[in-house]
Amino acid sequence: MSYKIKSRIWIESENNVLLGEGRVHLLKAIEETGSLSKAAKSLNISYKKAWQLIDSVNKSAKKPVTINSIGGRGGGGAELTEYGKSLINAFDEINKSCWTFLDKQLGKIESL
Amino acid sequence: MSYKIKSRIWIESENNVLLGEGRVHLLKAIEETGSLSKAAKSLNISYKKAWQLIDSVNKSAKKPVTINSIGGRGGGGAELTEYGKSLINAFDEINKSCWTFLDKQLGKIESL
DNA sequence: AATCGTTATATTTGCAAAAACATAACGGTA
DNA sequence: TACCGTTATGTTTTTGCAAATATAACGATT
Repeated sequence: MSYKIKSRIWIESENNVLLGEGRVHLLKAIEETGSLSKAAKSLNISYKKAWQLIDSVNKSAKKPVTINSIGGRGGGGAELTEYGKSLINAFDEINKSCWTFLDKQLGKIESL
Repeated sequence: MSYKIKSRIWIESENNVLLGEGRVHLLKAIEETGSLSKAAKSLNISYKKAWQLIDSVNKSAKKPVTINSIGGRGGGGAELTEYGKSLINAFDEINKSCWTFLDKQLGKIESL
């Protein structure tokens, strides 16, 4: 019976999307699993989609966000760089503070 | 060469979208033209899509946002209620303040 | 050199959302 | 009552995106 203000934020670089909620989820799953294919499985998305997202992230970021390795013991894997870790931390922090900011604005609509 | 934080906000009511940027554009065009069909033309969207949006807005809002009339001199028309006008004003105000809020957060990412 | 699980990439298939098209209903006015 | 531009709604077609499928390349380990 009451209104809610919802929001989505994302970071762009040169008009390309760098980071949004979906990409942050995927990066966190990579951090936990150590591989892109396992991360994709854990999020129920196809490996291809996951790869495209990570490829886009690394192409639009100033510095690498993940390090992907092919072959070798275990077939390879993917891991976050320090830059990648601090990027998702900053994103989460800003996103959360945006929610609380918007919550405070709700009264301006409820009172109409 | 630098990042940007972008955002979209919208208002929901009972898990239905009430107002977003697209719907606000449409409502403003109705206010200017006095009819839904003219508003749709001015935004280059089909009349059907415009009608569906306005129908959804009025169904999820607590009070009517537009008054639509069929037939008569000129065939009919659509106009905003006072509630509708104040709703889009509040939305615009909150949206703008959200942008300036996020602008202030950008340093947390640029400095990484 | 054979194996293995992974990254990387191309091609095809399916589906749902959007667009396009069509038509009915309405109610002042002349 | 015939007309007109609008609201309202159903049906068909198109199209863009997601999913599914297939396959190559890689490199440490045995």
